[in-house]
Amino acid sequence: MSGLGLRRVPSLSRREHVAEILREAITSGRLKPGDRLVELDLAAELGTSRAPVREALRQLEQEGLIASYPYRGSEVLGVSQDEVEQVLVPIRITLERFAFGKALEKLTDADLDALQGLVDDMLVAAGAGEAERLADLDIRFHELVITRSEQRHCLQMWKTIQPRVRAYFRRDAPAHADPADVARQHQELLDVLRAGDLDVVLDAVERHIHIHLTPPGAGDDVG
Amino acid sequence: MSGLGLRRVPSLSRREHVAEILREAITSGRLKPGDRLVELDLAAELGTSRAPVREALRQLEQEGLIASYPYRGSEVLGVSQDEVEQVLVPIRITLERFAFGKALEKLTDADLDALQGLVDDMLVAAGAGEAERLADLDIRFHELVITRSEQRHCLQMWKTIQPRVRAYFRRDAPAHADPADVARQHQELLDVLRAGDLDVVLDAVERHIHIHLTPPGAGDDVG
DNA sequence: CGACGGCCGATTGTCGACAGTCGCTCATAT
DNA sequence: ATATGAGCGACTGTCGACAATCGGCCGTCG
Repeated sequence: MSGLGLRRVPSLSRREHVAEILREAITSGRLKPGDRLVELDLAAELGTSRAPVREALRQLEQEGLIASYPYRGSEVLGVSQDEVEQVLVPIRITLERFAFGKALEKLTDADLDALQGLVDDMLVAAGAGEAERLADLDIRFHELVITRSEQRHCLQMWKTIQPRVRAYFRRDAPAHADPADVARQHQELLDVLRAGDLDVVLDAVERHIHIHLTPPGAGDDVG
Repeated sequence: MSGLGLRRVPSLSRREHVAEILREAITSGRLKPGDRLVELDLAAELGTSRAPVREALRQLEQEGLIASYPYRGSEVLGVSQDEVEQVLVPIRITLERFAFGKALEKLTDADLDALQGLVDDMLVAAGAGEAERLADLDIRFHELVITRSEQRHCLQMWKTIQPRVRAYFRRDAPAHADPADVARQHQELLDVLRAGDLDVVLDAVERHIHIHLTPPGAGDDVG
């Protein structure tokens, strides 16, 4: 009962809690590629038994953040630039084109207001130089739209891909885009959603995600 | 003891065993969308405890074959045509383009011979009208190449996507392509791999996978 | 007669203990 | 010195039991 604290479990199962904590530890870089993950140690540190820890580890393995070998434990994995550029980003484009298209008809005024709120917060975060908060808002923007698409699998796959993308940009990729630009781009995306033209939306989504890798030093933050 | 180069007899863990059985039951249609999966029943039926069953269920959940709700159990899911055409197949194309490209330089003569063997078997299976066997060979062909790409995540994601694609074509999609055509197409793919021109390979992969959904009655079998 | 609220069975979430496997160390033999 | 292999820890894989939660049943009350 120290370090990474786990207190109550109101609505989040211990398994999800553990997964969340480890995901954060890995994507932030506090746990580095090659680090070993010992179930009993994690369980003790998080104040649970091994069962939830094991299930969380399996989840992270599915997400590609760690690898585990029978009877020999788990270790944190790195993410290669090749994989991000040629696999993860194209998959994200596929998923989000589909999801944004499905969501277009379903977004309520309240949803659009919520998205606008996120973009406004992005501007604040950008101004204050709060990169982490900016990245969180970025993720929440996309996740909200995908959720509204009501495509269960799509959201699930997105959540599976996302942590690895974020781990890359947060940990392995040095350069980042101009924070103000991130906010501006999401404003554009939101404006296009408001306009409601499907083809325009799909195109905007593709360019928005693609832009992560285009220019010189490669990506900005996630999203 | 026996010859050299003996292969490990992994005697896969109970968890993998359970996952395999359930995956087969679901993709074959023996378990239908909406069917409930009770951990204790499955454990009893498979002669294990609930722990491996739970981990297997989580895996199937990640693969999108089932959904589970806290304290309320799991149920088998269906796969929509929209999702297959707009999400799963494009993702497969992304994954396989990447993997085939990476594998191109690494395929040995032995690998190419093995692939030719699979194609030959496809012809036999097609002639004998053994659709299941044909689909298995199809999967093994693709999986072998992706394995040779040595892209761990890529193979893993492919294995995650694949069962749902197969479930769709095996269970939800009525029409199938001409079996002989499946064999012929893989022969073409193999010939292109032998030729070794990257751009030609990438293009062939894309067309090969895409062809599942193009023409008249939609898809053939998987792969 | 219908709404409310507590009981009950069914099933999942979690735990602690035991068994199996792996890699390493170190004595032993060559 | 090198190779061999038994022994030893350190973990993971699996199990059976217990606790928590959900949904429906049923009696009660308005």
